[in-house]
Amino acid sequence: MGRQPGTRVSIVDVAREAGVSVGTASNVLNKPERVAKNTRRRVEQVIERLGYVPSGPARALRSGQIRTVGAVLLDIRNPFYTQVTRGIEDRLEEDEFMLFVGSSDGKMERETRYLNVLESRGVAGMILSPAGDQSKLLRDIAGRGVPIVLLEASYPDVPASSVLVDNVAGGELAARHLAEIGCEHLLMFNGPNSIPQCHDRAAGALRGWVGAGRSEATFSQVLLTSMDIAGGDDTAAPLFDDLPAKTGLFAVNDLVAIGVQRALRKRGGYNPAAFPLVGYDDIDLTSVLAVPMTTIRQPTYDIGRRAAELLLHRHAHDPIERVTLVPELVVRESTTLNANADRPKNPV
Amino acid sequence: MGRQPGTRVSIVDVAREAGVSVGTASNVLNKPERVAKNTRRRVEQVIERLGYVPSGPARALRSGQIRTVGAVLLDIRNPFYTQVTRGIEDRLEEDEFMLFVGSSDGKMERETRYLNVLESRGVAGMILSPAGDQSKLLRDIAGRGVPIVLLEASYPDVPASSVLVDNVAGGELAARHLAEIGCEHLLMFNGPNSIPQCHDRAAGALRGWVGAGRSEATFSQVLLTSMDIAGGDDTAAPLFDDLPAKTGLFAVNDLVAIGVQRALRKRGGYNPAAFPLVGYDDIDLTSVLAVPMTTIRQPTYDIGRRAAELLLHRHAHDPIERVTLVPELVVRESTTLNANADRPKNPV
DNA sequence: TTGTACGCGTTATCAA
DNA sequence: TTGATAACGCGTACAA
Repeated sequence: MGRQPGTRVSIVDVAREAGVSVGTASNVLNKPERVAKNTRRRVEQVIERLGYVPSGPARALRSGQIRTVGAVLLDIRNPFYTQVTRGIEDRLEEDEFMLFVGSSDGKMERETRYLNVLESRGVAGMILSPAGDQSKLLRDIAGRGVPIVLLEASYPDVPASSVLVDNVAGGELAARHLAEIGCEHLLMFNGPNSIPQCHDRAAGALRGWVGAGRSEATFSQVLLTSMDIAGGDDTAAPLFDDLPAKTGLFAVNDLVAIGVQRALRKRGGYNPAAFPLVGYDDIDLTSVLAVPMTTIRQPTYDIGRRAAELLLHRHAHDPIERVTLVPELVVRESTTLNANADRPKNPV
Repeated sequence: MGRQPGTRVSIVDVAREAGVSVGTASNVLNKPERVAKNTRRRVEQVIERLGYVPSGPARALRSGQIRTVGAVLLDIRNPFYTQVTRGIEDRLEEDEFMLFVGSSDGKMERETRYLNVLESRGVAGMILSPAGDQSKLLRDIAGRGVPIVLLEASYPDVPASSVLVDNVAGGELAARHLAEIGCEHLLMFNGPNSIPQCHDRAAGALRGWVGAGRSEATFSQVLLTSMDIAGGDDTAAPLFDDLPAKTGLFAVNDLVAIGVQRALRKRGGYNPAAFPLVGYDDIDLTSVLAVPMTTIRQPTYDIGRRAAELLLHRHAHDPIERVTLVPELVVRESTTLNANADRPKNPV
């Protein structure tokens, strides 16, 4: 590991070989118009012949500018974040920035490590969907002049922009929908309260549930072992036998919801009418499931684009902006199949 | 964008504030045992107070070492690569390396850009699943001493290690299976031949097909518009009416296969017996589909880990290694439901 | 144990 | 138009 010593060719080598000064050689790359055509061609040929590649670190050191931003996301394997990432990447690319991505897996320790590494790398900005309350660390980092954009979070004492999707509203939509189709109990599969999305969606769900005339006592939550398919499956599996009739299920994200479906299925036959299920995110795959899933749609790709945009185009006078996007209920078969159909009409 | 000038505190500031020399301050961070306990504590406090963060670029420049590797993958949104990425990341983390990830989307131009940027960033190594023949560029890069690990590819004239999964064998497994369950025609949904995986899987499929006693004339391919769900759907949709009876379907990856399923479904009812379907990869989701999919399993996570391992632990005498992993046929309902069942028994 | 001074590869400034 | 030279922030001989 590590490159062979002495192998690397620097701008000094180029200059020497081309019989010009380093300054001129540098100008050929950065301000070509300032150097005579002949000289330029000569230098360019040498660059080609020697296979010279400018050193990013040296450039960064000298100019303080490194066209790179870092993103630390909750779970890079979740299609939701993959999609967000793509949005970020596409927007950054337009300005010729690169992206560092890290996945915190919901672990603050891991997240902290990433943030520190990113700062020391000298990234031009950071995008973060926090796994917990990072306000202290973020305040420090922001204080040192690093622009920060928060995804689905916002700390009053941290000078950072945010892209928010109203999670409370989303939770509310889900709960109301379940109430409207006749559920009398609501069970939410949720992640730790320290994750803002989890907290807010639950709060919204409770509000929506009560708002629809249900009692708080009929609302309950289970804590997931992990916020993915396996987590949904494992957590849900042992639960079904004890569930009261007319229980609606609400999963904090689609992956979990798919896991819950899987658990139901393994239990032998899955009748969506018996356990109406609402997911969250509207990832691509929800529509190809056997029972396409009702879910709360988020404008995934846009979240990423807006975040990158906020980072790239900060208004000098008011660098802190807040963008709030709106979630949307998408009704599919997991909450609409009627009770006496024990299987979907068109499976796949 | 970009940090405020003059704001950044350097090791000089720390030294001055602590009343020591820069050398000592530096030693506190890098060789703490060499500095007296008192001095060390004093310096550490100043570091804390000033919020000093060492400059990565400066370190990299000085030491030539940047604990970062870059990966350029075919499609970061494909769960297959997400899983590979995770394998890479986990292994790297054990040695405290970070990862740059880029998605080429199968476009050589995009890939080239990434490779160049990565090299100029001075990464300690690169992991690449090539979108096309990059041997020229790679030979140059490797020639400059950058260790390279190829995923699912290997160029005779490029000094790089490889992690391969035998795609020919995988294609063969798929075709033989389809032949064995009685298919008399084989239609493969494939990506461009320039992508090694596509080429090899098709070659293997043809070999398996012929090996199972079928004629070459009954084997055909369609070129996908894109290698994802949408691509499978769009490409497959207009095809079904003209397909001969007993046609087996083989998709170059699971995402495409899911798209094909979707197309079949939209066409009105999907009878797997009429169009047996085999995917490739065995991503997580294949098992939660309405009709769980027969597929060729690859040791995804391991591919990533092994690649990172190859990069980190290069044998001095023989830095080029080749690891070949073996794919495996996983039979599920998309090729086993018998012909008179017009729907799966346990939809979900 | 601590301090000094140099060099890593660039870019920017200023003279020539 | 080109050349010489001083930074950028850090690590590390080497000297003290």
